[in-house]
Amino acid sequence: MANNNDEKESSQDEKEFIDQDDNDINNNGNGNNNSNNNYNSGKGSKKLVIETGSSIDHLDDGFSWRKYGQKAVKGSIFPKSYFKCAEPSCPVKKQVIQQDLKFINTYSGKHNHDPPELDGSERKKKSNNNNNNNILSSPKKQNNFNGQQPQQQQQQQSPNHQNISIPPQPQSQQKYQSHINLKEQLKEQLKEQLKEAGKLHSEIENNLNDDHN
DNA sequence: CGCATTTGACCAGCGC
DNA sequence: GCGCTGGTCAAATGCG
Ligand SMILES: [Zn+2]
Repeated sequence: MANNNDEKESSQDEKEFIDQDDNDINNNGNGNNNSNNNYNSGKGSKKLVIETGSSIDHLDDGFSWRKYGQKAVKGSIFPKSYFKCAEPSCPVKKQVIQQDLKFINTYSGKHNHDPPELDGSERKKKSNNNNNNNILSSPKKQNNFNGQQPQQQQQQQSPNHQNISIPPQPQSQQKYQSHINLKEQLKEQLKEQLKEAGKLHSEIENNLNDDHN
C-alpha cells in the first residue's frame, strides 16, 4: 500500500505532525454489510501521528477509547491496535502500534464532545472552553514503567497554556476505577507483547525493514 | 448481568 | 488478473 510513513524519516523528533486532509479513512471494510460509498470529496479527515516513548500510559489521552480491532502489520513485530472514541457520536479514531521501543499513535478525526478530564485527582477549574479542536488535550502523567526513555511531549495545538502542567498522577489509585482498570489490563497486555516481541527482537535485532515482498 | 475486550472473516485498494 | 495488506465489523467470551 501507499505506506510512506515507514521507518526512515522519523528518526529524531519524538512527535510528528502530519497534516493530511483529503483522506477518506472511513472506507467500508465491512464484511457483509452494504457498502456505503462515503465519498468525501474534499477533506474532513486529519491524520496526526505522534511518536511516544515506551510510556504505555500514553494509551489513554484522557479520552475513552474502545478497541475495535487488532491486526499485525508487516514491518512491525507488534500488532496494531485500533481504537475508537467511546463517545457515541465521536468519529475520532486512534491507532496504536508499538515499535521496538516506542509507540506510534495515529489519531484521526476530532472530538465533537467536551474533552474529558481526569477526575478524583487534580480537577482544575471547569473553565475549559469548548475548543474541541485539539485531539489530545489531556495532561500526561509521569510514567514510571521501566525508566527507559523519559520521552515526554504533548501537543499544544490550542492556545490554552493553562492546563498543560503534568500534575502529579499517583498511579496507586486502582480501587474504584473500574474503567481505569481496563487500561491497566491493556497495559499488562502491552507489556506482555513487548516482552514477547523482546525475544523476537533478538532475531530481527536492528533489522527494522527486511521482509517486504 | 453488563460491558469491554477478544478473535476471525471479509472487503477494498494498490501493486506487480 | 491475481495477490497482498490493511482496515473494519460481527459475534463470542471473560471479567467486574
Ligand atoms: Zn471523542
